[in-house]
Amino acid sequence: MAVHIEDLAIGDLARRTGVKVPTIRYYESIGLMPEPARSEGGQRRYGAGHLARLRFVRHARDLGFEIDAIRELLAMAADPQGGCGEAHAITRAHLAEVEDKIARLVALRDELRAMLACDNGRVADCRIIEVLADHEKCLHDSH
Amino acid sequence: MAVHIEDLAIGDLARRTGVKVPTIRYYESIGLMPEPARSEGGQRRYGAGHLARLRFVRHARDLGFEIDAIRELLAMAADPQGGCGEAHAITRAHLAEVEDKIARLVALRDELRAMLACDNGRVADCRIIEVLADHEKCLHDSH
DNA sequence: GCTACGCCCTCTAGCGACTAGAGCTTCAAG
DNA sequence: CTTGAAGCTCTAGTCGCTAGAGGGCGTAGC
Repeated sequence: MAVHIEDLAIGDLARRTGVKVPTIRYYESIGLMPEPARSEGGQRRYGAGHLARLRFVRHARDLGFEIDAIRELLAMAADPQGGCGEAHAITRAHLAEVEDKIARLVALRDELRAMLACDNGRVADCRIIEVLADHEKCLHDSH
Repeated sequence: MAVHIEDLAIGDLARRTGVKVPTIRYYESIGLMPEPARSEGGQRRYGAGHLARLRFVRHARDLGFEIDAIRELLAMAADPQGGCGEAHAITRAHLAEVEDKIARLVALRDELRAMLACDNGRVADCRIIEVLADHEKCLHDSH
């Protein structure tokens, strides 16, 4: 909060947050970002509040939160006196999903590695095609 | 190949492969599955070849291969005399993506776990909102 | 043969989260 | 005052399906 930032063009905001220009406009269109002020010629002009909010959004997206979850997180962030139990619930649900995804990807990784253990010869002898053609040859039954 | 399967309705094929009926029609529309024969009344009738091909597709999709990659794998599977180097290349590329995704998800998981280490009190003290609002408080700089 | 019911048909539109392009206007540096 | 980058709106496309409307087909029982 040392420097007072005002009147950023959309491109400046994009550079400062790492969010692409069309994506910023898209966020505005779905109500995730508020409509900014406009220059006399009609161009968007952003301030420190927009910058902070967009960084919050960007970070949450990087963390894999869905837009609707971010909407809820934003609403909570706007109310510092409220409880954060809901934020916990959202985060826990998200964590569970992430852990599940990791487990499935690890199984998949092992399977892909096993598939690569072939001598690169003809298709007739290739484990990759073979495994894909016949599920029984898989390492796991998980899928 | 013990039993000769012919004249499956689309629903039978769906049950035998675990691929939903509209998805089978979708695969046909994008040329991933060939157009099947039709009954007198115009309903699709599938044979053993379709069944095998759809199982191949299903399995590859489960393994996270994209449709275009599956197209290439299918073309290779159809040519058992050809080399399988390309199948290796596709699989290796896919494996690299999967490993990358795992690494990022693990970092994310740790971050989410750290975020949950808050006493569930007011938003003003909540690490979740705080971390999302300020990237600097993250565990990693990876994102 | 007739009816009932489940399955099948085509077609269009929608999802999430953007991304790309056309065709035009505005801004700021030189 | 000109130029060129960056902004504007709008539409349409991406991927891999999924949902729904409004109808036609197939078969089992009577």
